[in-house]
Amino acid sequence: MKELNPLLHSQLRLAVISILMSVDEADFVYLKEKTESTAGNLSVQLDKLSAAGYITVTKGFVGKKTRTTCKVTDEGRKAFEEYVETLKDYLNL
Amino acid sequence: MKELNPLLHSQLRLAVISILMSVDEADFVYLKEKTESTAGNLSVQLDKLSAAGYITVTKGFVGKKTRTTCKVTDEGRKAFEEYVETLKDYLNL
DNA sequence: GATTTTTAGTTTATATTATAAACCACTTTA
DNA sequence: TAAAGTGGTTTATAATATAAACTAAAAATC
Repeated sequence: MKELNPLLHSQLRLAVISILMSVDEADFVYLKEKTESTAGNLSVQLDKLSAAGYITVTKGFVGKKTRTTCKVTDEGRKAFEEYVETLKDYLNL
Repeated sequence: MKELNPLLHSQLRLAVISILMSVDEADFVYLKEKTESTAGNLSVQLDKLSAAGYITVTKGFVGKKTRTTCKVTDEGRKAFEEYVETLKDYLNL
């Protein structure tokens, strides 16, 4: 049985990547609402995904307000797809 | 996004349940080999699954040697199937 | 037949991880 | 201009996974 990528095998990080796979770009506030996570937890998990090179995190402005935008990278897509394939074995799919 | 049952969202426990779903009965040694886990880790995780009512653990003998046999319960099957359904949303399946 | 090795585990200590609480800077509103 | 809200980050704590150390009995070896 192959190992499940531990970076993706985490509820919140998986939810984030999952959203980013279908939406291509999402900001911090949107991710927070969609995942129903606390800001602190989300911030930490985004850092980890970013450090792994699975997403990019860009800080910008909308008017005077800051806006943190996240995008999944090619590496992130690849990792997610591999994770899904591995998981299928576990789920007997 | 629904919560992923944390008892099942663990690599080793998921592997164990997954095996038990397809094999209906398996002993400690077999599970240990199949999952490539250490005995200690497996023992702890079997306890948790058992405490949750997801598997039954029966100790018996084969000749003079002890044999610990595990079986998934109906509750375990149900929990696994729910977990799979929830996970499908995350995986976009 | 005593001693070492192996088997089949359990218990306990430790490392890792997830999570939330506390905090910070800036903006808007009263 | 003080109070409240927004958009986060940092840090402390709780939970979890994992392996190391241990136990008891059986099998093999001397």
